[in-house]
Amino acid sequence: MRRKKVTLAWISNDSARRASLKKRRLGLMKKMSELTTLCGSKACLIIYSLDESELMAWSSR
Amino acid sequence: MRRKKVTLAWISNDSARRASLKKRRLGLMKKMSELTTLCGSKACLIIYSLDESELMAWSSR
DNA sequence: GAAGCTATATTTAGATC
DNA sequence: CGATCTAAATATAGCTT
Repeated sequence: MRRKKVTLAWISNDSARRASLKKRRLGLMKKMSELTTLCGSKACLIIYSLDESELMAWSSR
Repeated sequence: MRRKKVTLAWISNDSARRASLKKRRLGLMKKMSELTTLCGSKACLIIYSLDESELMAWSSR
């Protein structure tokens, strides 16, 4: 089966959830960096992951 | 002409830049909210727009 | 200049290695 | 587990209203 439509609910499968977090976190950082470059803005993103019990922060420009 | 590949550089055209900011800001918020829902994380995003001389902040979960 | 359209660019779920 | 692949899903540039 290929890529199902994203159902907006917590992913109960541990490894799938962590994989999704990693990919989406990266995607978010990329989008943020694009926005700041293209629009001349500054941005800051903080994510707290329950799985990793860790705060992660990024700033752009 | 349709949607050109995104060139990573400041958009000098004022209205195009502001339009892009509005769309991308919305897209970023959506992605952020999806990530927090899907992965059970919490997130916070702050953007400072030079055009609007204004701070904007969102948090999710 | 905001709002809606739509075709193309980009993201990413699921698979595979 | 992490990296890579690929097609389906989604975001969005440029256009129209």
